[in-house]
Amino acid sequence: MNTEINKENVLPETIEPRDFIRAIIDADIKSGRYESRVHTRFPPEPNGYLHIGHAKSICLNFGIAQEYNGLCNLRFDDTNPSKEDIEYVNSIKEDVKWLGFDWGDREFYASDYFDQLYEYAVQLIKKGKAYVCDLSPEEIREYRGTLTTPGRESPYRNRSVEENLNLFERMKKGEFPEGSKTLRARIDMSSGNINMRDPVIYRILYAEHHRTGNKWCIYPMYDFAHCFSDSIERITHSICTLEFEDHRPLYDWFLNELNVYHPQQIEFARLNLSHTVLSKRKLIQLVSEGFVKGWDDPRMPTISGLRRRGYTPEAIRNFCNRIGVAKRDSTVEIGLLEHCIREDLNKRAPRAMAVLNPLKVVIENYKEGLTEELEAINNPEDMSMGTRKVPFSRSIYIEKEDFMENPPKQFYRLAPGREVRLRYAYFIKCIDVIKDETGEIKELRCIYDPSTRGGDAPDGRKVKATLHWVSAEHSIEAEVRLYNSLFTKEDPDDVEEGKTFLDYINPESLIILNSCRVEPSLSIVKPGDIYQFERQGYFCADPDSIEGKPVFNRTVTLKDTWAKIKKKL
RNA sequence: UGGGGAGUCGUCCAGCGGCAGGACGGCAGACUCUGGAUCUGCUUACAGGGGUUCGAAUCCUCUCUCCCCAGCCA
Repeated sequence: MNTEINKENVLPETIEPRDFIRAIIDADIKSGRYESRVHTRFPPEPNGYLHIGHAKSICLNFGIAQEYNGLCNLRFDDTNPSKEDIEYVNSIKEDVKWLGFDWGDREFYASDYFDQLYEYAVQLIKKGKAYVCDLSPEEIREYRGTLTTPGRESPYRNRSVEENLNLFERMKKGEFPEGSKTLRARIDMSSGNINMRDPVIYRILYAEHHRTGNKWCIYPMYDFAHCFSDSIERITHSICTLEFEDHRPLYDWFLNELNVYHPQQIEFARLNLSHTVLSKRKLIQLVSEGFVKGWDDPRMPTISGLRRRGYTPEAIRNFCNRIGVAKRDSTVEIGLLEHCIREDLNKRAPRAMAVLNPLKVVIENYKEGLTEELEAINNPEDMSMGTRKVPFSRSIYIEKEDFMENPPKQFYRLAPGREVRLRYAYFIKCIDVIKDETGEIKELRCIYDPSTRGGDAPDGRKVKATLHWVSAEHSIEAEVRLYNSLFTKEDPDDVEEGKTFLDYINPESLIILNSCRVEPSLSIVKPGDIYQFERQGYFCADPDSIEGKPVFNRTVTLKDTWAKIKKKL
């Protein structure tokens, strides 16, 4: 018994996805570096909502901490008050929690360290490794040089330590206007790495900070704040994305100069997803310019959008595990995300019948006024979810798509003279098609076989199709929102001359269906409730639902073989 | 034409001197009261050239291609 428990504890660790970061950590643990501790951090800037790309980083950082019995801090990188807001810190906390991760009492803010950071800057000045520079932003740019030509040294580079100390203190006191002075690291203006050409480490900003209020008018830059925040928190492995690779020499430089605890920065490739955009700038634009209805619009790749769409934390975590971690730029097909949510929901979503585009069917030989309660299975994948009763009567609705007057050979749903099964009900055969003046099909007349009650024919007769349906009088009306990909292009950033990603927004990314009919068991739903509408897909009750008129978001369709065939016809 | 990275099936990830593997997709079939699910089979890849080696995706070398960096953003 003991060995079995042991196995269970050990097994998940050995089957966890391996990657180059975990390989580095394994080696560090083995060599005893960082006392064999593992302590990571997830460091979002609170200037936007988290998206699926952040989920990759969250799963990586929190996942590694869990696997190695270490810790992961949630740290807000809030060094730029002009862009950041409390609204974002709240949404970020909610999203990380919802994804299933716990940072315990380790909720930190770079702004918690402003005093310490200031002290570090003073020490750097005292070492002659930082100076106050009076160059304007434009001048700094000119002096920086270009990618291929070295920069020039600032005329203020050789100020005395005393003068620098004095000036820096006066910057802090608010004696100088915004933009008039900066504190710069004194490194190497001819470095091939532009980050090392005397980078700005403090700038003057008269902005109210969401946590420190008006205490400060100078704020540290990312490169300066981040490495020391990691150091203060005794992070072991500081995992970030590839674009920070050439900031690593600077990360190391600061920590070495001040000879403080030194975490290792490791970079991995950020997630790209086909048919969507993940840059914060573009996401903000979609929201602020009204291309979507908000950060949690179900078409958004944000965590809150995915949540409203009906995605589960389990599916997202599973997706993040499957895509792996590496250093090469890559774009994951959205199909993999869809696969993950189907896989999860197939096991847990109760089934229901919903007719999205109703076509009335009258069963002529069924007794008028009669209602039968037929038993339906809630989830064939999980019989413990039980059964429910679905009312059946003489008038029902079926899906318009499930009938064709002149069907091609591959179509085996309802057609004139053809018999099909109504799920959990009866076999019916179409005997007449009623049209209006324009030739549009208004109603079908059918007859049923009473001996097939429940869906099986005693004579062993087979039908090729089973249709979902609802009783006309018992069903209730619902609104259904069908979502398709937000962009028509696999890579929305691959734009033609003169166009932007906004020109590739899918006009059919949202299709609202207002007169859907759903089975009566769906009259009371809570936002977030998930269902599989049989033969159609997974749907999730939206917060816009009102009593008697539920609203459902389509999370994802079921795999649809017929749709594939139809395309080829 | 400076610096930093990266090139393996259509896509993503393994493989670290010994038969190139998994997942998603695609195709074909089995099964099915969801054209769902499930199951089976198949398909396709080491950027290129030289070398080292009995043996190279892996080591060396040259070349090519792609990505990132010139915010007082992160």
